[in-house]
Amino acid sequence: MSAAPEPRPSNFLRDIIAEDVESNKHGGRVQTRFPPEPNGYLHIGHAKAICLDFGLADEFGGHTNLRFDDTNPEREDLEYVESIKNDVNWLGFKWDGLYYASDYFGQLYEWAIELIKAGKAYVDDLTAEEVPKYRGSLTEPGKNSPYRNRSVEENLNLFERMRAGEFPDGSRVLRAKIDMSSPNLNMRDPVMYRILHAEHHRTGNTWPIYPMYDFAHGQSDSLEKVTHSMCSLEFADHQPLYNWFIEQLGIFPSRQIEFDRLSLTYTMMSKRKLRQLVEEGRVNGWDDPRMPTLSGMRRRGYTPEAIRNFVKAAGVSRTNGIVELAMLEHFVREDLNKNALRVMAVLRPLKIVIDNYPENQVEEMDAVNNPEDPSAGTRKVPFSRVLYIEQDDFREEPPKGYFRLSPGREVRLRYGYFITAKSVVKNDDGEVVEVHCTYDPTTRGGNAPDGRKVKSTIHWVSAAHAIDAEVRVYETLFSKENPDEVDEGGDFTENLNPLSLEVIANAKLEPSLAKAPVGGRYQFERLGYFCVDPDSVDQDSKPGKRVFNRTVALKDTWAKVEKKQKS
RNA sequence: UGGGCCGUCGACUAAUGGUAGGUCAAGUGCCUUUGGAGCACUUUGUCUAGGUUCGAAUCCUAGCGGCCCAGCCA
Repeated sequence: MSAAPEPRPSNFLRDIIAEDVESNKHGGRVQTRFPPEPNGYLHIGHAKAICLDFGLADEFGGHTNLRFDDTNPEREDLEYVESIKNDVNWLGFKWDGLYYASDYFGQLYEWAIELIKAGKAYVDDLTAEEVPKYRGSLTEPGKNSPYRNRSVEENLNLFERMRAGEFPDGSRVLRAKIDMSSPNLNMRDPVMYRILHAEHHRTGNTWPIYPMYDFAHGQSDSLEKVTHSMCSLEFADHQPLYNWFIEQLGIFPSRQIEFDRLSLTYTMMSKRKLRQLVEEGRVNGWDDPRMPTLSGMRRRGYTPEAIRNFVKAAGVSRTNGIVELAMLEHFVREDLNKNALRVMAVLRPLKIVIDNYPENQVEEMDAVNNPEDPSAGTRKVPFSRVLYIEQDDFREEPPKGYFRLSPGREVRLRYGYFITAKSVVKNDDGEVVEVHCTYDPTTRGGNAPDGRKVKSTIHWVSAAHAIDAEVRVYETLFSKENPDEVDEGGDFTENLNPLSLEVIANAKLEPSLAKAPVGGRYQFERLGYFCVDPDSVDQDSKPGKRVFNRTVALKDTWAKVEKKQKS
């Protein structure tokens, strides 16, 4: 038997790494890192970086560190580092080393002094307002700061006093002496250190000065002997600076490689704006199931496997594309279809009375737990005279192409009997509140001995045995493909979808769900995938009451047909 | 109008000078005790104009279009 054709390395990152391994660069060693700033929760965009950093290293027998880029104490918090660790683990990855940029503050400080001594860095007294003026513009070169040519001794003295905490915030900075006329703004004497009398979540008050990203990231990579430092495209302009510090310091030459961020339709990926949604109460926290955060998706019922498959399928390049949300949902359905247990649940109950079914009889019907997985077995579902079906599954006047229950029409109750609608009971508003049916006792289990067919099978629950549940049905958080697309002077919050959350308070579930664990994922037959929300544990006052989140709806061909008929 | 990066089906992504392929979406049919799933089939693409070459999505030139950069954020 011949082996399957060798799959070609399928993206440019893998090609670069494969080439380096091939040429025995760094002895064939591969070391990567995932470097989040702990200033928010991880989102699906980070999942791409995580899959790349960990996945590629793993493919080449390499290692991956988790490193917190905690150089700005004002926005960072321990809550975020804990959530990040949790999310990386949940996604299915294990880091080799766990580091913090703040671990390197001492070393970074020494390196800054080294650069000062070499005449490559200087203390600048320009104010925060003056610095940008001296920097020039996109089209005009900058000009040197009047403090640029201070002596090494003066710079050393000033920098040591900065470190000692003698100066107020913002009064001075340490800058690299490079080239104020460089076409790359990042090379116009970039700031290396700023004065910040702020308490750091790990180093406390030991440092009144903090290194900037550019003076911390490359060196941190270098200290960890990172061979391939992958980051997103907007850092491409920083690469010359990344290399400059490494070269001036003569340290391990980590290499930065940029790739495109993941963008999704109907999804906001800016951490700043996500934080705004949380702080303004537009959503119920970072883990609101409508959020694109990993914690939100976890709560929504997305699986790590589905997210990984999606990220892999979406691929990586250097273009600025937007992936359709439908693609993510496809991989969520694909995974859940294989693994989620099937159950029957009625979201909007309509009472059905089977007039010719014995009053006090209860039958236990056999139901398949997962048609995709015979090993999942079967379960018993109670059947009785009074049932609930979905309101959508009955129409007094059925439109063309409608196969479900309507007066005189016979349909199959899943795992039950064939029933025929006979009459309806209406309320004062003329709404159908009860449907009276008859059943054919010879069709138990769903087959007619005479071989007659029905066009539709609908789900149901026994009214006497059903348990109550609250079901939260989600739509996209934003009603525009691009949430940032707003009119002049507008704000992205205008694009928030007012229908993104619908709470159904009185859904009816088959009794087996009474013991569904928090986080448990199910397919409600014909409706979609749902999972048990953590809020269910607060239901002590109402034993058996559950809260479910709709993860994603099933593909609905009838809905599509109906929509088309309307238009 | 400085510099950097990038333009392949509706979306994402392969093809590394030699058959433009895959996934999602869309559509058609089959099947079905979920109008689910599955199976089969179909539609649509190399930004434009030149050039090099036996041969160009790929290399060159010019244009056009998009994204990023002027934080003491990352």
